[in-house]
Amino acid sequence: MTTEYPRRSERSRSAILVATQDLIREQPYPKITIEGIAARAGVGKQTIYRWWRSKGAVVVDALATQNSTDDLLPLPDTGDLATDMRTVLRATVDEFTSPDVEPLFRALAIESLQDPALQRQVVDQIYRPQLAQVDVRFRSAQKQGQIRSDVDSAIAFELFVGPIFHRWMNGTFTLDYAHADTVVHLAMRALAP
Amino acid sequence: MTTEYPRRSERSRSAILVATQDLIREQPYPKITIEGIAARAGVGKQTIYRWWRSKGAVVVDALATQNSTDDLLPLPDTGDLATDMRTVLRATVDEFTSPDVEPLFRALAIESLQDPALQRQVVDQIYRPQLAQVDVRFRSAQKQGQIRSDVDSAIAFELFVGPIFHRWMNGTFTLDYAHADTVVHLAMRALAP
Amino acid sequence: MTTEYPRRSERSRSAILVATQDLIREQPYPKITIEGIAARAGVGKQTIYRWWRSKGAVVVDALATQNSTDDLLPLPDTGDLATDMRTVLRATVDEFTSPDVEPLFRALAIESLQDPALQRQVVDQIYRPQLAQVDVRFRSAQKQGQIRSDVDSAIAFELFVGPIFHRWMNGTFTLDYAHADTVVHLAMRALAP
Amino acid sequence: MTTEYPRRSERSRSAILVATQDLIREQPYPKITIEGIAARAGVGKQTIYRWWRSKGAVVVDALATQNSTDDLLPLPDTGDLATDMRTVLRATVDEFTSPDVEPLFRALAIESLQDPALQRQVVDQIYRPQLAQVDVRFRSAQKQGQIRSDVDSAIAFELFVGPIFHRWMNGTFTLDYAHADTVVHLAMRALAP
DNA sequence: GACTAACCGAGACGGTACGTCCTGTCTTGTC
DNA sequence: GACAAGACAGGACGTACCGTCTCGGTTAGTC
Repeated sequence: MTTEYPRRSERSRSAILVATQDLIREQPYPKITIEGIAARAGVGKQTIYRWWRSKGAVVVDALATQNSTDDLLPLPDTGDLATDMRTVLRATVDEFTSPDVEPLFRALAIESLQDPALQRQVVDQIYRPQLAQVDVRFRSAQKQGQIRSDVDSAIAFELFVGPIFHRWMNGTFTLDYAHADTVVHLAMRALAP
Repeated sequence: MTTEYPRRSERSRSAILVATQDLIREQPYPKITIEGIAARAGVGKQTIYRWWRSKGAVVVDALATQNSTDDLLPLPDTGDLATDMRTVLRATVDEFTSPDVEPLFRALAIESLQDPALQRQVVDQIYRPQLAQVDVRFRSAQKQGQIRSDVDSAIAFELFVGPIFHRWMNGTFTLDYAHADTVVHLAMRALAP
Repeated sequence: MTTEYPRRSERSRSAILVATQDLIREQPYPKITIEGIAARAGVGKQTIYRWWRSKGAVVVDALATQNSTDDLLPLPDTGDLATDMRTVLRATVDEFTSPDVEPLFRALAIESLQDPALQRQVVDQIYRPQLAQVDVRFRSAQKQGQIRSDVDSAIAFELFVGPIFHRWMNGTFTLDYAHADTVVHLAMRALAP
Repeated sequence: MTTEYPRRSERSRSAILVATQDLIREQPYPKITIEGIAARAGVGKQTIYRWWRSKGAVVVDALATQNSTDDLLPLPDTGDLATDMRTVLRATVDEFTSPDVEPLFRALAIESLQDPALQRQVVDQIYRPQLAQVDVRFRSAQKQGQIRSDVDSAIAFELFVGPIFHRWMNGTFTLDYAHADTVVHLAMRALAP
């Protein structure tokens, strides 16, 4: 029965995260400031600095909060990996397309490119858990002979996600379900036994 | 054949680009400032603002300049696409690993994530020309029956580059030749006729 | 009896005023900058802009501060107006001659010539109080029949101060006690009953 | 038959002076810049720097030019000094009141307070000639027994001009003919034999 | 009548200071 | 002791001018 943050105001904490999410959605990222977040949240600046190391840390928390509520990637298991990956990549396309979520991802990318510590945090808190789930699903598919057994889960996952991610980050071409399906189709061929 | 910048000082222009490249290599990107670049280049701030819209625009130019001198991606054609793509992806790994080039890519990514106009510029000036070359190589491979004909060059290219790019940007796993070879191997399977 | 500036740092305030006085004495006025004052005072620029509207406003405050400490013009009353005015004008000559005070007056003149609001402030905070004292002394002299009663105090005072001031501002001729005495002598003749 | 400025463009010279006068009248003095003058005169900056040492020097020239056309102070001689000085001081009040001339005087004062060399120039080119004329008039009045003979012309002149000048520069009270007449009346009493 | 030097407009250049904005720390008084 | 509020030292921003420096294009006076 530990009280981790004895007297931390939950009211302030969530106000800050909500304000951050809202601001990131409303305006270009370079315009977002700690002062702006504090003002929007009706909070003193010090309250932010007391609990987070930097603006990036707040952004990570803001995204983590949102994703935990949305229960990120339940990773379906219909028995057919292609079908499941189609579902997953389509959801990813939805996120990269949504005006609600995409700006948060963008903010996260910007911050983690600038701060190695933050990047590690993002990988540990967001990417690894996701990969762990995927790993489970891939092993089950391997057992069923749907994909080869000599390919690492991480690489296999990147084969699906990499092309989508590249397209999003560079804004080279449109992201839609058709594209997601094509990528799944090709990746499945690559992994075919 | 008009003089595009009637009286622009070439001396200043190149001093600014070199200073930018040097600074990006020497210190974390968030510490780089226009004032710092101006001071390092021995140039007035106004001279930067006169010819570039933002720090990001200078960074794009700095990278473009370096790449044009290095003559980016000669795209080999040995007759075997797998061999050629292995060469290309290994070179890409080299760049993402080099302390000389990687920081520039990182800076470019940060800036283009923050400024849509800049992103478009990066795509047009850096990505598209590269893709055009790749397209030619892929078509020739298609004619020789090395890969399927019903896959778009852009998607095919992303299949190779996407996984590498994802790994670099998120810093999830190490980037080396072995990994590049694996990706090529898998992508070639995906594209096999 | 409220606290007018709730949390203003007295340390910064006086450091700024002292730095301003020092700088004005040390170098020609056009070389004095807000940045220079801030640096000398060990203060952020914003702290100056927070409490003063312009460099001129700081200068006015700097002079006012100095004069209030020096207790400007005690205005003697020996019973003989000529004697007293001689004392006053000699003191004025001292100020216009002193390397410590003259530069401040000069700075003040420059600023108030450029900014009507500042000029009003100078008149209200510096000139009027001085004139009020003089007015009292003149009335007492009038009761004693030393000067005419039909001359306004303001005009009478200008008769003494004007010639000195004109000579100082235009740098036409030397300022010394002999000159001050001559002016007093003539002005007293002008005001004789 | 010397050509003082062999190839100087009279067109540019007068355009610069006119532009300076116009700008000084149209806007607060601190807003006036060399670049602004050059642009208004349709002239290159270098043309200004070629012929004048500073903005102040241009201002002096601009005023001198205007005053020479207006034929500054013809100094009347009706035989009665009081009458003549009344005329002169009323004209001075007119100048200190005129929206056409006052701003130039103000500009001149600002500049000469900041630059000793300029101040000397103003005294030599503008004040001394004026004083010379006054000296002649005073001597003639002395001969006629209208004023004392033991008072220096310079001091006598300051007795008239000082109070007016002080009032103008400090903006303490209104300047009008009545005031000018009062000053003349008092100064004449001071100088009476 | 062609030559040639200085002057001209234009404006880029290396700088300096401006006044604003934000950072991360600190201080004050409230709950 | 956490909190809202906000002053503080510091530092970068993007802008405005400074005074110097080319750049071509007149424009006089000379040969």
